[in-house]
Amino acid sequence: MAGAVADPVRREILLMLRDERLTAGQVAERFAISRPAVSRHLRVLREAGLVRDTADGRRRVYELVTAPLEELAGWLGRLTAPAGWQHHLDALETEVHRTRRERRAQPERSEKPHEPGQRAQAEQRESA
Amino acid sequence: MAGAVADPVRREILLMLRDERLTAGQVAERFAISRPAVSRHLRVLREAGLVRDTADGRRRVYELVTAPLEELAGWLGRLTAPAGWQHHLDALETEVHRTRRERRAQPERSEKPHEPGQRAQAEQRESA
DNA sequence: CTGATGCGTAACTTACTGGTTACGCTTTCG
DNA sequence: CGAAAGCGTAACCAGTAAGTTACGCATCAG
Repeated sequence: MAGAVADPVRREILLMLRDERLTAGQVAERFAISRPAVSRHLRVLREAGLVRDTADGRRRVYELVTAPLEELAGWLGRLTAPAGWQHHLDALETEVHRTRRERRAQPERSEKPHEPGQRAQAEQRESA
Repeated sequence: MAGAVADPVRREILLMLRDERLTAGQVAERFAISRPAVSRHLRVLREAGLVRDTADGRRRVYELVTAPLEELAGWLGRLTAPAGWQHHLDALETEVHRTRRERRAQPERSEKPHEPGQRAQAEQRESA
């Protein structure tokens, strides 16, 4: 999802769609890039669930779907509203130094694992 | 900025940094990918202004900077809190049909231009 | 029916991004 | 001082994503 929002063209499209339902052609008119390119941007947004399209005769009308953005908003909220703030500014300072000594003795990591699991090159790219 | 947040690894890093200051090495330990790769992710985040690093002897401590995320939050807010909502669901419906007839007569577009300016392949990619 | 219009897809090119290994620099430790 | 630790950068490779042109299909108008 976040990937869909990363592209400036797509952000612009979403903004345009914020208060107007538009056909594919109307969207394309507003950009310098070719219509097929826009068409694909729309497809990405559609697959990300950020827009919904409705066939209307020989044209296709797109409209914004705000719901999925809540998820992003949630993530953002978790970040901007930190758990403890003053906390580590001094507390962790010492932990860093302590760790530094420990490491030499035991190559294992004694920190909080923060559940990283196994993440590698496969699984990285996110489509939606 | 939004581009920096698009990568899942970077999102994870930001999350980790949410309540701990961490050294580059500590961050790298939590991922399966190589340290240089993480180092570059950190650089991207740094250039995006999302983290700040402090040299501490031979190690480098990273900390989160929440401020720039407000901007993204703002954009998100504009999207999730539409101007008129019920409005166009019926009002614009007719406009679309009206436009459709007009187009034949005058190839110009009579819609709101939404200030698209000139956007093309140069300028697309956003680094920060 | 025939031509024009509106969209989407296919095929292809190009550029960037992310990963890896190799290396260099600075700081710490014995 | 010399070895190792901690980071970052350089060089390189692979995959992806965005753009373009060409084309196909459906719908609407004459």
